[in-house]
Amino acid sequence: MSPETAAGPRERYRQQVRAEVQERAWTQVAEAGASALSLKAIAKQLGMTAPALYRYFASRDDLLTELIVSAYRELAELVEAAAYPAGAGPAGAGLHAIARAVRTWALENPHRYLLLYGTPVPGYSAPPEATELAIRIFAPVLAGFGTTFAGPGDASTLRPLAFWTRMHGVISLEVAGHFTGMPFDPDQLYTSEIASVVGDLQ
Amino acid sequence: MSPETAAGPRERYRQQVRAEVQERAWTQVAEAGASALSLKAIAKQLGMTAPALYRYFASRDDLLTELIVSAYRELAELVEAAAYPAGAGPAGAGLHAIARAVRTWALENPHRYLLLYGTPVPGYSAPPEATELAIRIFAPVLAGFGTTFAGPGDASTLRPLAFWTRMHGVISLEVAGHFTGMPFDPDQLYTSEIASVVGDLQ
DNA sequence: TGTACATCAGTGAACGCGCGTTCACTGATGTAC
DNA sequence: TGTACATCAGTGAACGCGCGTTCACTGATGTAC
Repeated sequence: MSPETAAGPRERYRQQVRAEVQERAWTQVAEAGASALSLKAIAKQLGMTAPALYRYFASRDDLLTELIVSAYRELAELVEAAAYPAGAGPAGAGLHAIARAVRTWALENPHRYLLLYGTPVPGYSAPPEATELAIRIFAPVLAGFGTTFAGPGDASTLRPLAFWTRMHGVISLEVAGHFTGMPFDPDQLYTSEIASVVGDLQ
Repeated sequence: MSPETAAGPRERYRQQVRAEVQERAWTQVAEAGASALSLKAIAKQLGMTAPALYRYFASRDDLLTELIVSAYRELAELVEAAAYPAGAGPAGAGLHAIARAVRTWALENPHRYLLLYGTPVPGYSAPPEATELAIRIFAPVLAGFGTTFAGPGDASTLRPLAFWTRMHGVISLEVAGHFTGMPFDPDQLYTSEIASVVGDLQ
């Protein structure tokens, strides 16, 4: 038995309610944006009163933080799984896999993606853990290009950064709806952009 | 005398109040985000009561629409001015000028930029005029590459699109603060990215 | 130049609504003997 | 197995706050004769 399943029924119930609250919270973020995230509304949807939620989350911002951190974590695990399929070889193919994994995730979870990489939530500052996860997500890209951060002016980091910005350039405009009605295939553009920066590496 | 200056004092006062309201509105968008845009708060800042603002704007969303459209218009004029300096020659140099103009504008007006290209304001749908302006902004880029929209699968639009997405990839991550603390120079990355797609065109 | 009238900016009260958060409390559930 | 106790989820009332929008109204400004 893992520690989770070994926990008492009270603790298990706790985790279940927490999960339900977060699920509703995501729906809210999707429908009305992160700044409209409301504990009272979530409580109502769950058939509870608002003060009850304070047993599970210290505050509204605390809940938002958990959403952000869990989205980062989800993406980090996704990227790592794509980059290192079974402890396999390092560079090259991993980058294409990362690119595909990130775009698929972003299109399936546009609001998760926008919460992480879109307009910052005003008045909210991300916890250090979020920054650490952002770095962790980028690490496999650096590794894929066989480099590390060396310092300003280091030209070897330019390509991993370009990989990252080309990826986000296509994805963010697509997810924000700026391609709707335009006569071209975003997927083709994305593939071509990724190939242009990974290119002769493999 | 232009028609504007020929208008009566009442109309001139009207335009001045409208401009003041919009100015405060931009400050609000910057400080608390577009979804926190509040007529009551603006009225208070201006030393007026909220109902007075309904003489100038039909509703809150109407004001937001004017902000968005005016930002698009500002950017459109900027891009056109960069692309066609004095009715000069067509391609090549114009693209670098566009890229520089857009980035400068975005860094000087991060909230205007994010309002146009960041996370869509939930529950708000842009008017047709905004879409028209977005197309108008992109037109000089197409012209710079000597192409037009021909239809899906037309490979000739891939480069202008790549120009656009590489531009936004760097700018949007930079403006959203995702580069802070990272040991590299975004300007260098941007220049390199633009060169990579304009490249041998000139 | 003077008067009567129309226009319109702005007020103040009110509507119904939603928010985060606190507090004292009830009542069910789990735990220790 | 049974009882006493501790734990803790959830309630209901209340706090002070802000929102968009409407309405009837006052009073200043501009306009026409």
